[in-house]
Amino acid sequence: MTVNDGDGGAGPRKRADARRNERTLLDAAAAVFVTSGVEAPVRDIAARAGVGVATIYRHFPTRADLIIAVYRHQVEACAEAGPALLAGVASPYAALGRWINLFVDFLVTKHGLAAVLRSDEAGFEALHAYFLDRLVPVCGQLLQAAAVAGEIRSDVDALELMRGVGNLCIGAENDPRYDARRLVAFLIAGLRLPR
Amino acid sequence: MTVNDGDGGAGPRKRADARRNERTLLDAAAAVFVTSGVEAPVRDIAARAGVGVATIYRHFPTRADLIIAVYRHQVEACAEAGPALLAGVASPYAALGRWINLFVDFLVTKHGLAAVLRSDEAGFEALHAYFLDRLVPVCGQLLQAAAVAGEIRSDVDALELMRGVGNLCIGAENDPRYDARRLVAFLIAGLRLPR
DNA sequence: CTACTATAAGGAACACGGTTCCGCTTCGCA
DNA sequence: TGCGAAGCGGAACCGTGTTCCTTATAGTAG
Repeated sequence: MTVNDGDGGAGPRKRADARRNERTLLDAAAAVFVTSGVEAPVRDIAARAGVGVATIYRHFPTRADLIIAVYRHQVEACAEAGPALLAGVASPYAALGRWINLFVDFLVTKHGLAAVLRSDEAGFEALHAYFLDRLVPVCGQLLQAAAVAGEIRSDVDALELMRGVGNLCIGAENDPRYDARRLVAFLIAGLRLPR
Repeated sequence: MTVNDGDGGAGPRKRADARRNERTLLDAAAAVFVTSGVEAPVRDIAARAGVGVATIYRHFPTRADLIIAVYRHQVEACAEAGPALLAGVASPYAALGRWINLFVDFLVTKHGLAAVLRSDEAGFEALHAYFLDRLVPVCGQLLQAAAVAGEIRSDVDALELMRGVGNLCIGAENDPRYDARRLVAFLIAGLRLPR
């Protein structure tokens, strides 16, 4: 799943040129993702990095691995923002709303990521797993807090909600007629208990 | 866009074998769509129909044309159900909910249709256009009625809502952990005016 | 019934993107 | 400086959409 990235992993240290190529590839992938989306042809990324295609496969066996590596920092930041919001914002419901907004902003600014996130094609399980492992618990915590506070219904499943929000973000890039944030806000509003 | 299907169109009548093949192709496509989804390989559909691949392209220049032809009846039925529900159900909001359910049921039972409906790849504009032309006005009517009745907010755009609902249906086929209907219900509930 | 022509069919050929394989290069170390 | 192993590049392979060209056939006139 995760690659032996030079220092974090267990095995023997990789060669210097290999580590250098990995950095180069990450930068190239990030750049290409911005312009052509996360489903850009492997050859394009290789060309941008000035390496052969096999080098990509050697470092990132599946596209999911590459995507995860490129966005890991931002996903971590999003995950860590959950508890912080819960602690710092007036009501759990407000914290939930803010956190969901963070997630939506992240998704809609990553061209094609939302689409690939819900793809059921083989090879994306790792992406699925990573996002869900990292974010669903955070979402669950926020949901639970809001439910305990009596602000929303208590039968909402975090996984289901995350998938729904992710789906609503599909195709939201640069289309002025489709405002994913607005729709997500409706969805979250629909969780409120009638009062 | 639409094909000269034997009788409806304007041009001179097509040859008998051509019309026969068109029927055969529609049946084959419908069958293959059920088992392999609407993105099944062209060759599979051709093989099932016992024709060459070029025959498909001759009758249905783009995949969108084929999909439209296969599901036209059901889309029409859905469109016609809108006014009927509005006339026969107690409140406009209830009619809206029922109609949305019809639409969701249609989408989730057509393997991969929701995904392709929102695809931005070239060649699917026709599909987009057909669905939206046919269904958005109906949805708009229901929304307007519910808004006039004071049941929901009045700033909801039909196109946006339809796209949101369609997105929520993506990947809902045979996945017990994801209930598109439930999420759509939350979304619709989120349109209600606070009272 | 036969001959002719426009229409349509079939399948090979092409384009394109993901994936794998193999001979060559370069690193790291003694 | 020499050597083994790790790493590299790009050609080759495979599956799928799309087009082209040759052949077959429906429809019609004689």
